Amino acid sequence: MAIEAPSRRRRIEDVASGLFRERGYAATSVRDIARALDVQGASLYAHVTSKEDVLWSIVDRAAARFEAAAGAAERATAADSATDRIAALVRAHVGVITSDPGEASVFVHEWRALGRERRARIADRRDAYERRFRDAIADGMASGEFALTDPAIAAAFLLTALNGLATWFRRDGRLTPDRIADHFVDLSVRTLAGAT
Amino acid sequence: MAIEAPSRRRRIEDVASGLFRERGYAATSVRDIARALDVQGASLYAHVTSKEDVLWSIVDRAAARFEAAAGAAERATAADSATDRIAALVRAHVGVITSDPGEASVFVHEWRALGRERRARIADRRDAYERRFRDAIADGMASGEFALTDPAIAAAFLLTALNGLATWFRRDGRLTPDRIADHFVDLSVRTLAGAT
DNA sequence: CCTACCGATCGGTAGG
DNA sequence: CCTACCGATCGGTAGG
Repeated sequence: MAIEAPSRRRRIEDVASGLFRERGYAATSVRDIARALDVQGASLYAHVTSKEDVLWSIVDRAAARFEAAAGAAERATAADSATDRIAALVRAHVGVITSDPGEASVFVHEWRALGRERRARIADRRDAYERRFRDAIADGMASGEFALTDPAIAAAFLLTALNGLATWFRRDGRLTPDRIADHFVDLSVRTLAGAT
Repeated sequence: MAIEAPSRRRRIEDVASGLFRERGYAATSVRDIARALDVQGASLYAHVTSKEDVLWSIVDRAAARFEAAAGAAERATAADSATDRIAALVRAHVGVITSDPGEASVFVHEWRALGRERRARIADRRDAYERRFRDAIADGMASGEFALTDPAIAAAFLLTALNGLATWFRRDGRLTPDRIADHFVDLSVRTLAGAT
């Protein structure tokens, strides 16, 4: 079975997320995106209704992928081990980033360019996502698995550390996505673990 | 002795770094900066030669502050404790961010908007700065203070975690800069520490 | 998917 | 620090 060709709309979004990652949304013009696809700027408007609409599609899909991966990670983990739960959440997060670093980077950095309403919706979803980490950290503190700390600070510390990967990851880099995930899981678990 | 009034040029840079932090460099117009200072857009050009020149001043000063703080932290720390050295580097880094989160945020996120030459110079300085962390991590691994890991990965992980503070820190937030520094030092040292 | 075009806004200059 | 203005570029539309 052949791999289905991505739709024109999807190819526009893929090219756009690469450019948005490199230069930022505001510094990327519609004509920059068109040039990368070898068409005229105005031609894109046969497929998209606005530049912000392209940004929204990328951000919304990235958010959905992070949510789905985290949900699956939590369902696959025993409820009684906060360490396992954090490890699974970290591995899922790293997987989403390395499978499409452009999309992930745009989600992390460019969602502020969205209009009021969409920005507010994404802020809520980001908060709900971060809550998974806060809750796992609080549970681990309660069970004695983790050192005592401020769960909100620790979750923000951890998540920004993970998100940094969206900036520096290169497919042709020194380490494979799996090896990077192993390192990130180790570092994350140690960040929280109590003295043994 | 009265506090010296900041120069007009400096006030422009301070307002600009706040706006660049909130919206990004590309999404902030010269007229946005002027409006925040209650003058006409063209009036700014009596004090600055270009928009990029303002960005450069902010980024260059931030870089110098990070470098000075890290240098002082290393000089004040015994050479034989990698743990103490990392703790001092982290505390210095957090101090630079909380003392001027706008400037720090622009340094972290907006340096890509600089022209080729300046961007390359900043990339070098960022690398030299990150090397302080890599070296301290490698020393701690060699002495047995730190768990075995990849120093480049661990340094990137740690520095992006620290830099996240530039995005979410608010002067009127729940925790004082000192308390945040305490948490960040604890989290950072645990991230690296070997099992006791 | 193209050519031709729109009004708005951009960074920046001239001249006072 | 202001008014007046510049050419270039922006996101987007009309009509084919």
